[in-house]
Amino acid sequence: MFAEHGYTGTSLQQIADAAGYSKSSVLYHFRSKEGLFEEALAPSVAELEEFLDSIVEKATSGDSRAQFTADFVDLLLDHRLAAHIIINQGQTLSDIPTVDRARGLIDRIGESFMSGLPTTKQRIRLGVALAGAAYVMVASRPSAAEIDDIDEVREALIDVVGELITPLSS
Amino acid sequence: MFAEHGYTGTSLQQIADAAGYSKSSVLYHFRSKEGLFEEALAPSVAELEEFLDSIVEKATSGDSRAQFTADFVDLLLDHRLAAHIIINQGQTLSDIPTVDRARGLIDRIGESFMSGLPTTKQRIRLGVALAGAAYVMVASRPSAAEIDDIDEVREALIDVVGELITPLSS
DNA sequence: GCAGGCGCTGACCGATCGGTCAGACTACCC
DNA sequence: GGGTAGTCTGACCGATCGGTCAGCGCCTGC
Repeated sequence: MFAEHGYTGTSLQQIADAAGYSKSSVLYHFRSKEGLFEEALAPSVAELEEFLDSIVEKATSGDSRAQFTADFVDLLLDHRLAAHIIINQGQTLSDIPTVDRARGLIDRIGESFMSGLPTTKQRIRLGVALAGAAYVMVASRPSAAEIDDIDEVREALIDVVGELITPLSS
Repeated sequence: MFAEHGYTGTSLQQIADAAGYSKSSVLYHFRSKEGLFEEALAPSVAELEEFLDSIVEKATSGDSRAQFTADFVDLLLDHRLAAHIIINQGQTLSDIPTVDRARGLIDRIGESFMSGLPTTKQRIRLGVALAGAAYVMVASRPSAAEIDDIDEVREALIDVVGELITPLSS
């Protein structure tokens, strides 16, 4: 619901109704709206962090870039709602700790691929790849019937993301 | 403000305060919050529509694709706030006519570049190009100091967008 | 000089926001 | 059977939401 209608556009009442409980019950299980939001986001952010740690290990080996691309696309697909929220609503929600942490992690992705000072062109390519992939995953028009051809989407994403980030090393 | 904090995240009171007027005065000039939002978005959407009409004319000539890319990136840069809103908040605001119209126009861009049934890969590439470009324009971290190197950003965007959409015709 | 319209405002409206709290209900342990 | 802990809820809170309205001052045309 946060991904679909935005954080501010989703009320606790709507969440409670969708869950079949009262608003009070929602606030019994979660300390606040922001707390609920953070708990919903935390697992995805944690996995992203874990992913990044494993990246720096493999960064030395040469052919790891193709593997990285596939892993990264899979991570995005697994956590596409969280990715959508962080990418699209990230700057809006910059005062929420978990979101800030996630945005910091995304910055780390950039750093790990750009030795020294990144050029504008490099930053643009990486930004287009990340944001574009995140957008395409969730905002692709038929929000329902996208699960069928998910393998096709995965393949296309790996292709285009790989194309966009590969020249970064040169 | 709508681009920065989202439509639902921006109140009429905040708008009035930023403008140095009272909330009543804002609602004197605009019939409602949604009316203000639509009026703010309308010029950009109209220009996008105009751009699309000129595209189909030039579609016959061969080397128009490079020109299209440059023109399109310029259009995005000129209307980057509106583009950011439509791309990032489009699905959230799907009941607002102007937004719906804009999303329809974006679909037309896709159609004009894909004869017959578009493949998933083509759709993905176009989506990544559009969404990625729109994101990178506005959400690039230092929201203030991005105006200096705007030519550099423009160049990089033309490059990457051109690369993403060019193979679509083949 | 005065009548009328325009820009603007504070007071106010009902609805909804996120959040608190006392109590009801159930289930389990002694 | 009598506490006790956990779950859930309706009533309620102050604040804020988008929006209405009567009326204010001011400028302009006659």
